[in-house]
Amino acid sequence: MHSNSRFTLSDLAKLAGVSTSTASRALRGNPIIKQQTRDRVQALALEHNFSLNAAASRLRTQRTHVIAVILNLTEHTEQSINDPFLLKVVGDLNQALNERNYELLLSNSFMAKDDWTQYFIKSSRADGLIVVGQAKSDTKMIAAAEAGAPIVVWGDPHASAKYTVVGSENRLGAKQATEHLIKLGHTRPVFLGDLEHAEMGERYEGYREALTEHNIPVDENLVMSTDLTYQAAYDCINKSVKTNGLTFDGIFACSDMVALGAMKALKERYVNIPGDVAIIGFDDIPMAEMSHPALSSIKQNTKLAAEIMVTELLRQLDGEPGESHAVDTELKVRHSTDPTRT
Amino acid sequence: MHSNSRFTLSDLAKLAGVSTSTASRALRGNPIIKQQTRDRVQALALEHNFSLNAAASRLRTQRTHVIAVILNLTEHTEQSINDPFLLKVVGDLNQALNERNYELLLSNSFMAKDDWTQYFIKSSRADGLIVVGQAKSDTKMIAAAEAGAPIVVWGDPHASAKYTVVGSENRLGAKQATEHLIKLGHTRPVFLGDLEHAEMGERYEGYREALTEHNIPVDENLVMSTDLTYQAAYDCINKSVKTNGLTFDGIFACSDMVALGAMKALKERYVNIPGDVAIIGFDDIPMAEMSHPALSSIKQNTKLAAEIMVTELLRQLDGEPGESHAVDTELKVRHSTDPTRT
DNA sequence: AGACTTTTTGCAAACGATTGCAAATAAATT
DNA sequence: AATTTATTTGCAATCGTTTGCAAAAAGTCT
Repeated sequence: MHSNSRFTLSDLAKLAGVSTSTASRALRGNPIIKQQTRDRVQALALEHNFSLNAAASRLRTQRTHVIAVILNLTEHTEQSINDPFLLKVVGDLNQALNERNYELLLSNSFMAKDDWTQYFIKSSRADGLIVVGQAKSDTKMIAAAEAGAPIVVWGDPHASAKYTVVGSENRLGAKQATEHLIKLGHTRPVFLGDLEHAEMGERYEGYREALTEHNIPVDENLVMSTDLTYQAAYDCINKSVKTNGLTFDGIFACSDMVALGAMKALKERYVNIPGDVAIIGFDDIPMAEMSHPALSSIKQNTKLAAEIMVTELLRQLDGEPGESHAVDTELKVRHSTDPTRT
Repeated sequence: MHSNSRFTLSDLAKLAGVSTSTASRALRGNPIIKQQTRDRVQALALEHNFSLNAAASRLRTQRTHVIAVILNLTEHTEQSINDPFLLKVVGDLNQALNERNYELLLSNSFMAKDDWTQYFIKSSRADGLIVVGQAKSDTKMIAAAEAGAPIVVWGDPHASAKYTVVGSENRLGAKQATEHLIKLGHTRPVFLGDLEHAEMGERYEGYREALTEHNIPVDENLVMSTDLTYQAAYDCINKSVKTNGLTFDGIFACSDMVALGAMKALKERYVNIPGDVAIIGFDDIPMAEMSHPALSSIKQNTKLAAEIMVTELLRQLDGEPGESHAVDTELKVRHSTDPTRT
């Protein structure tokens, strides 16, 4: 039977027989307060399941201990909320933030007001911003960074550094993937993705690098552009095979969703995978190992990346300058490229 | 060049030549303020990109306009963060909340302090709770509800009503699925899932109902228990077929992840789907139509459900009593049960 | 015991919005 | 013109913490 009205710090203080100021300091473990008093107050707080009023505390300290995570989605495309990869990142961020005693306010670029700095930071809703997905335009991110908002973006870490970026070694990962195809004897691999997208552009570079290093000329006909969705990729490969026949013997897809779409199109035409065409994706979403054949992929280490993003952000909160980071990727070989695997 | 120090309501008021109280009321569109003044203040606010300090506002009004969404995960199981279904629900909730001008504070049962009411509500972090996943134990939910916290849970809507629950018509959906199998001539369908889980129990009931209504005796050997993960389901079906052979001609799986695991096990043994064994899942995650063969499923209308959950929660915030709701499911027929479909 | 440190506590002023109530202004009525 | 009524605004208290500074208590040293 809890008492109905709120149980405030001053109530707690009264119980402990000290002033609210002492109680406040005691709770925070301020060494200026005698150890004995600290213990007593903290015990009492625990016993009565007391917790500070966050609103009051935030007002007074001008710190919220909240980070806004903004899913940056492109207007019309459906990559969106359904992309398991983006959501995985959110999950990992949640974990990383909680471990540092921060909370996660979830938002997305459709919903959030335009001026992120004003809405989130200046209005004391959050202390900093983490943006997931660089998408195609980064004007809002630049604006936020220029207005002095602590901000970290998931994206291409080698892009211009107007703000702090954390992301995978996209170029190297793509190179790794393409080389994998080449080594298995697939000398005409398709690049399937969206070149306008910053991270995907990097992956394209990696693809080219791998080819040229192995003395394979880049055939522009094998560079296929598609939206980053399952359906778009399916349509793209479907159409290509229908009109031109099988002009390739491998596919490096910019994301697993895209790879799976391509795979479906091929399976419907009874193309043997990996015999006739080997496929490798990017992201290593859980679905990858469930598909049949299981999809090879380049794994992005989102857990590590999330931790780095949080570390970087907190550093900015302490006034230190931000620094971009690239996280290594890992090749996951499965049946879709190598028939000896499951 | 924004001014550095904070731009507060009283600054805005000064600009408009009124008192802060008038400015406050004007911003909120209070009709007690002359229309003309309201317009002027609002225009000025827009022009200077002003927004209220949330912390101060929350402290004063004791309302946060934030809802905490708690992912309720079971200790060891890996259903967890990776389950695309749970994350889809979060996405839909985010949308629904934002439309009503509420924000979403993401949390999960591992991270959140034990006393949800105290931590989220009494401490002014959020106005209400939405819990995703009833899991196996609901003590925390009951505690929160009894402490008077506004709370809505995603789960089995026909379960005991200590708190408001919104969820799918699990029994009917399962019945629909099982009947679908029966009508296609599969008279020995497996029930594959986890009976301890509230929602899954309901689905089991639906499975039984369908069988008995079609005069098919329930064979306990066909009721297989497994954790709700891809891997566990794979192992389960694998083992069953290995030790007992193909004792069934259909599978109703409690979730798509489970169905996909089962499907993989069967494909590896060259069982024809849907010829020898037809498979249908539950949830209709995006992956369902990507699998090969595409997976039939019972679609849960998460978008609608999310809207109902939010509506119910806001109603509770207005002091009205909560009411549980069941949302209809929809049968999605694909190739894994019907060879005439893609 | 008195003077001087050092430790430990409490007073009171913020933080920035909201709101009951009273005051000022304008409009309507006698 | 004086009074009443309706409209529009402002004063000042309040929400619950935190924190600079001063006061009180305890401990040291002549």
